[in-house]
Amino acid sequence: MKTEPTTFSFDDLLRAPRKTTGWDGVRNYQARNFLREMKKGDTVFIYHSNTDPKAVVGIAEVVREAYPDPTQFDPKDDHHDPDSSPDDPRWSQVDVRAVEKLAHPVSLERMKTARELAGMALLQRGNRLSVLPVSEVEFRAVVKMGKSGS
DNA sequence: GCCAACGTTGGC
DNA sequence: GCCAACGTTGGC
Repeated sequence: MKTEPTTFSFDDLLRAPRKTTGWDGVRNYQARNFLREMKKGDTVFIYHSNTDPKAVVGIAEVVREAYPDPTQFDPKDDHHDPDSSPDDPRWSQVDVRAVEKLAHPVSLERMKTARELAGMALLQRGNRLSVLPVSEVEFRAVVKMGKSGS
């Protein structure tokens, strides 16, 4: 899951009550569909975009499966969607809880050099989705880099 | 600041 | 249903 740290960082998640937050504001159908596929207990990476360095910075866990994102119904919210009906909410969110900060953030640059990550969704050309799948192999590889710093 | 790679909107 | 125009994301 991508986030701009100036908006909401992994440290913000660590400081949140119960280290948990509702991952709201996703307004892309593909990304939304990935959210809806998430299961309680699924592990996720938190990735900082639009920062230097861009990197996977921590691990979190899905603690609540997809439910309607309340911000879509809030006219004062940036993510308000006047076309979404409460009877059939268009946008979903999940709740995630911080599990662990990586000792060494794994930079985008670093990930690009790792053979195991050649097919990683995050690294594919032109990908702008804020929620992306990670395979088991990719997950283990990034965690390893995050712990060893190499 | 630029621009590629999208996704969305709206005229037709 | 097509597609041009426009808006956004995010890496560089």
